[in-house]
Amino acid sequence: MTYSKTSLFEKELQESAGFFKSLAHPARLAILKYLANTKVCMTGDITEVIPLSRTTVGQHLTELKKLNLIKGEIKGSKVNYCLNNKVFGDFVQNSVRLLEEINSQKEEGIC
Amino acid sequence: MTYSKTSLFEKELQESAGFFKSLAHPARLAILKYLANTKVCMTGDITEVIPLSRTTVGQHLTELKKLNLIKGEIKGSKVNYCLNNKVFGDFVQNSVRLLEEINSQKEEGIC
DNA sequence: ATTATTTGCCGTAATTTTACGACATAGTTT
DNA sequence: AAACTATGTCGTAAAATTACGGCAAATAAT
Repeated sequence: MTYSKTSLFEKELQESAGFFKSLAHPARLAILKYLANTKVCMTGDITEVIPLSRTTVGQHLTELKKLNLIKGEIKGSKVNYCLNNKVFGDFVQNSVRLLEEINSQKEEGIC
Repeated sequence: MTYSKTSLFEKELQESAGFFKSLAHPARLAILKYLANTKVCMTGDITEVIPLSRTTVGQHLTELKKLNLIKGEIKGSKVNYCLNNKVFGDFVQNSVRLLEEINSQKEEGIC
């Protein structure tokens, strides 16, 4: 096939779509929620809270790292993770603006 | 393999993840934006604005219909689509609340 | 030094998503 | 009736996602 025509759309839509994609799995939302509460933790801690294997959790972490939503700091043989508030906040701001823009149409459609 | 462990997570996370998934493609965001502006239009109109084939646009519409984010009304041989403000608004409200909850942690993490 | 812990990397497999063409069908026009 | 328009449905194929297990490497503990 041809594939991935996402690049044909406006940059704003591409970025928001990418952000939403990273939020499109309950495991990743659970990870973000957990990190928001615990401030810092290592991969193992996260694995204990998420009902998935270590490998799969690691994959979801990679997905979140791809957009810099989380930060990781190597500490000996462990890795400490935490939310990247700046990046996450910016994404939230832009994406919520888009959603509110769509949602601002108050009057009901004809159908 | 085993597959789809999304059901192991809290309902709230499942629902928000589902909503984000439906927003995870620029084409679908473009469709929603278009519908918000034009109030009503038929599939053909959308296809002209989206750089994808009619079949693919139809598939994205089906994806949006799955969560009732849009409504379709048959009018002769045409189908008029419009946003389902009620459903869309509820999803936005719940999901934005979740994002704000994660984002509310103002102090920077340790790493 | 040996063992345990923590993580990284690789491979694999099922499932889902993305994308399209081809054909069918139901109205609309002429 | 014939031609056109709008949409639905089916099949297919590539690519991405989801989910694991296995093994290696590096640090920490005994």
